[in-house]
Amino acid sequence: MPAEMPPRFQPGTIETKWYEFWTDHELFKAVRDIRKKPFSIMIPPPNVTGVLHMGHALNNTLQDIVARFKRMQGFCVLWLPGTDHAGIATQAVVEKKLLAEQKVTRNELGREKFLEEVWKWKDEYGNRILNQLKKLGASCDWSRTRFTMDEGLTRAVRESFVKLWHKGLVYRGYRMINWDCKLQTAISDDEIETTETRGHLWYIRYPIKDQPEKFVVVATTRPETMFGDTAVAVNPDDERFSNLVGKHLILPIVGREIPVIADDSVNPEFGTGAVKVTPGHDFNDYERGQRHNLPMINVLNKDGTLNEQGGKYQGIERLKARKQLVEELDGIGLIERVEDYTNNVPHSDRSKTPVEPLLSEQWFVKMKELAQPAIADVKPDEEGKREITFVPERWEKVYLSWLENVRDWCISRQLWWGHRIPVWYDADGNAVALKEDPAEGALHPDSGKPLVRQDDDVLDTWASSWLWPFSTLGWPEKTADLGYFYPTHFLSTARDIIYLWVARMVMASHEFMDEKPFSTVYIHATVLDASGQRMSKTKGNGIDPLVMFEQWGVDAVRLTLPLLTSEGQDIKLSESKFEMGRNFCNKLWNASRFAISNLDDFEEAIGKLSETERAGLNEGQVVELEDCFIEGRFTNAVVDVTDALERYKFNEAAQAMYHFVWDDFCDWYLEVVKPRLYDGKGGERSKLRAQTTLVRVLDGILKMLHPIIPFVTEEIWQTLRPMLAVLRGDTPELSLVIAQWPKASKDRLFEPEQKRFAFMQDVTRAVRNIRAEHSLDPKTPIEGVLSVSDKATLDLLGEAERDTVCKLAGLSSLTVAVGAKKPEASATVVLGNGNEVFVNLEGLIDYAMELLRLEANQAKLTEGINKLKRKLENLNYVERAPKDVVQRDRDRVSELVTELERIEKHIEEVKAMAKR
RNA sequence: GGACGUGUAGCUCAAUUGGUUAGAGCAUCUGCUUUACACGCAGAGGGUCGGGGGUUCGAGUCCCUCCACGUCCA
Repeated sequence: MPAEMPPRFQPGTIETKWYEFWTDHELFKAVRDIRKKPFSIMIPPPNVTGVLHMGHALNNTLQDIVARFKRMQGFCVLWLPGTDHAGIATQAVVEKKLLAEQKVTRNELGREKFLEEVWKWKDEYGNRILNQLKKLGASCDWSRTRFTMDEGLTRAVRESFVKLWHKGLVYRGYRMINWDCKLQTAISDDEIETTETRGHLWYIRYPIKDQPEKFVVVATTRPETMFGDTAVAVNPDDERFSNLVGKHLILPIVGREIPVIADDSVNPEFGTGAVKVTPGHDFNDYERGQRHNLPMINVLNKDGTLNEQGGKYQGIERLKARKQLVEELDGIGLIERVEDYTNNVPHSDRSKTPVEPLLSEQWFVKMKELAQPAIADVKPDEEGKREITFVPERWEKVYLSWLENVRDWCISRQLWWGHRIPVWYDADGNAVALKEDPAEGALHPDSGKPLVRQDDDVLDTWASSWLWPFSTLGWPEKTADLGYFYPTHFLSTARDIIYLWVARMVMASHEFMDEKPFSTVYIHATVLDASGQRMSKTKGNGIDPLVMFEQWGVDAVRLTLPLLTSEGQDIKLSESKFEMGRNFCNKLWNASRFAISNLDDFEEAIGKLSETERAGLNEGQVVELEDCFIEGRFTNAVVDVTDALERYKFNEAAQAMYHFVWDDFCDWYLEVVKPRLYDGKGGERSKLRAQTTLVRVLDGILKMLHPIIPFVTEEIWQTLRPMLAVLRGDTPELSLVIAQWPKASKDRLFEPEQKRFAFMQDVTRAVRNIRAEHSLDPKTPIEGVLSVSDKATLDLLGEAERDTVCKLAGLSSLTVAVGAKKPEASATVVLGNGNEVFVNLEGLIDYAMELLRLEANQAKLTEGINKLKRKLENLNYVERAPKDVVQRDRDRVSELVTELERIEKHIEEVKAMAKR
């Protein structure tokens, strides 16, 4: 027993040990090799402020599985890591820190000083999440780590902006945008989430001009915007108001005269049927305003307080102003009534505060044109083929529906942290976009006037991350990396950034690279808590992967997640689920511990062989049934796992490995092989063949498991490595990371042997069942009799296999014969095919129990037979169903009937015996 | 309102193109300090596949409808 292998797998220290080993030897480094096929994955760059959460853990485990799998298959794998600068989030973090530590605001510090502080922060904390990915075991090429604000990527952003500018695809406009009052920046349509919010619907009386005692009542959820009202609208078909259209109302408090207009867009069912029109603060009203040439009045300051248009409410925050205004209106009798009202209020994804539609000058990207090739890539052609495939497929619908209804993208942000918009203005405000900062005194190329200032705003972070797949490889330079690794192959990401990121990357790739950025988009499951709710900081229901690593081991976490991830289904996760992964790792550990501890004399024994004999063993020559069985089952497992991983069915792959290792290898093979290892069963040569099979199969298992559980497999494999060297007669690879993925060849399925083994399993299980149901002490020696129907079946079990059955089922002897006689006081299992297992229970038998067993069996069989018989009595079925299906049922029914007859015979015999 | 998804054992989930008696893990029950592992071994119980209708020789699987839940979009 190797002293270094304790009886329980202890994950802790080996994780850092092997990770350092891998990186010290640069095993994750993607070295371009013309003889190899490239396989590239671009990590979805986490926010530089980010901390690893379960979603990251899942997503990056899956990417790592793919990366490690492909690497072992012989691809030149590049998994490129990095972070994005997360404009809003990072700026907010640093502002908060400065305020807390230095009591200074960003404006007090000034732009330049503040940015210095942000860079300082980035240098100090920016690698946190990348280090956490290393803990996870991520096999990224760290030498290629990129950051969206680094020099190269900044150049890429400029290049792309200037190119779009020249094509007229980026433009500046005074438009209605979404304004985040807390962060004081514009945000794009895709950064809004509508939240059902409980509020009120206020019915406000707007007096009719020259008829001060008469009113039009309008209903609104946002009374404070009335300072910007420039009309009241009704539906043209609404007879209640037909005589009012064209007349004027007096806007309360303000006193402004506003017209009553008719517009189709007004829903007569809502409120009173008359709505106030505030073109400066509502997307619908903006359009109404344009149709009717209404003035647009802005009533808000950037910070969400009312401006001078609000009169005495100037400077008061919008929600406070709302309250006070309603009180005032009520005081002068202009509130008719108030209803409770729940509506969808747009909130900023970032600050979670209500977003205000606001008119402002911003930069936009025209999207319609860019969207076309991105649509074409994903839409199936006539043959159903696609350039880019979504896995699971249904997400392509989400992607397409967004692109087909895409709106222009507001890319300017009123922030300091980010790529400053590369546009300069002359004194007249003429703009020009430039790749390089202009020299002092440079002139505007068109106006010829000196450029006096740069645009103050920065770009949306997505305007740099949409270039990620190629900017990280050196674009706009035509680098060798781009030539070799691009387009990339696999992208794994969360569904909520299909629009924000995935679609935009495809657009950008076509625009700037003239091809697609990747061929497969894998949308991973969402990790939910045990009750099915999204994990979130505010709810506090998150499970911290780093704590889980500590508690269960990284491998346990890495295995559990894919075990739970069936295609496209979300994961309901609780901490105890990781037990599954931990238990498996421990099982593997102990199986390996057992195997390795039985290899003490392996080297010596191999040394005595001729070179041919050694080579034969190394190639997997097998004699014993169980060796054939496990080699065959292993081949099956390799086929299944390889196929599953190639189709990105992580759950299938994990399940297949799990069951092969646990059921076939541990529960059966190891148990069967024990006597050969330490009881000398079969002699020296047999022992050596068993050891060889152990080494070969364990080696294969560790390779197959390595992509999912890299640490424990490497730890074991390095212990096994010397034996492997002895067997192979060469120097094995330095590490599993670069070992070769197991090959499955059809001539190593051992199907006849698998069948024989299965028969042996059936006999064993039959005896075990009898033993357990008769509550026999495991030590009580009992005799078994196996009655088989013919010579062929008799030959299925050789002497060695009979011994095995005895050992595994605790039999003192097993007699096998065609039509063997049943001992008088015995318990029976009918196996089918005319084979029966008897266990002689002379003096031990509980007839009542035995009767119960047999009758339960009888009932089951009867039910099955009846079902089948009903089917076969149906002429339509017999005539129309495929012949082989019908034949199978016929065979089955006669089989079951035979079994039933035998059971019934035994029932009679037991009854007779019981009477004696 | 629209789109998509989900509903199978107490719980979490599987089940190829429709075709043997619907399978795992956890939990439960019964044994077991068997010299790899109690994070284990052996054995067992547990399901009218959300309801209804239809297509079919045959439906967990296809179609319609209803119910419940979830996500996204408006």
